[in-house]
Amino acid sequence: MSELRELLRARGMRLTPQRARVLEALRTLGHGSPEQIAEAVGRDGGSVLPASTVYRALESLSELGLIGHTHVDHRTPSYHLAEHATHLHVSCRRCGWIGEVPLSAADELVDRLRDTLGFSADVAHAAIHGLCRDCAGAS
Amino acid sequence: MSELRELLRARGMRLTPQRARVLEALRTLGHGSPEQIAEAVGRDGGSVLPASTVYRALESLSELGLIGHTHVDHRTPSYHLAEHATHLHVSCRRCGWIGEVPLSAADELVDRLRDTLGFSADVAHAAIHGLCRDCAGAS
DNA sequence: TTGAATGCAAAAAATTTGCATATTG
DNA sequence: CAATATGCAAATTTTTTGCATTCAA
Repeated sequence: MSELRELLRARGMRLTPQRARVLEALRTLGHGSPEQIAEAVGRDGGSVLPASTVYRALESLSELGLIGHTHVDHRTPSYHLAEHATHLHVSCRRCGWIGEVPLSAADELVDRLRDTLGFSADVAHAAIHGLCRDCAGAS
Repeated sequence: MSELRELLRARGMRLTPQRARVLEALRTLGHGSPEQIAEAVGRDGGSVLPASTVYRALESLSELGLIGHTHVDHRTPSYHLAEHATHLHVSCRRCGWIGEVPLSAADELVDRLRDTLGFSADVAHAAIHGLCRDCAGAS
């Protein structure tokens, strides 16, 4: 926890209880939209956090790389702890079905991005769009 | 163009000038947010399209699989013609830098998704988040 | 202490919906 | 003709901002 504090300090930021609660909520939730996170935080026994604080916390924690987010549902972003990311999501653009595959499925892509662009990809929880078996068959 | 009409007909939908203009704008634009698309459509000589019509057109065309969208900027969706998708995007969650790589970089992933889930992935224009060379180095 | 963060309220954006009317097939 | 789509305006929903105040370091 004080490693966390240091990480923040290193950028002139502070470890506030609000940020800690957002992280905690995310740990419990796995992943969720800003709204769901606000709800979860509200259920942790403490007081309710205003939406603006949740948004600001998500933004700063994202900058730090502690959390990430994707757009599985094509609308609102879904946040998750960087460490929690253990698989990637695929979602059907037609029926909304969501599936998962192990991160290893993207190993080659990750390597290629690193080699060619020096880019550290966070495919974990990345949302790949497309058509599921049923919808692809029906079209 | 009448292939397009038939495609729509097959689902009980109609080829309206509004939908055609949205497709045309997208062809010119490459990709853009609903707002940018509305603007582009407005510049095609015809009358301005109300936002609701643009949203509805984007939704129906998406269902048809004629267009797709991603979230390169982490905020608003960016739409593109399905046929226009020739590369995939990576974007740095820290500085916002956006890079591209050929679709082939994701071939293995696409194959695996098809084999394991029967999922037809549209990685084209998919946005992979992470850290660019500079930001990864600085952290 | 003192600058970063919060809380609140208000503002701005972004998206959706209802419904009468116009249009496509 | 009949059913789908549009246009508009209003309502929602989502996200951002200003600012005085609080709090972490």
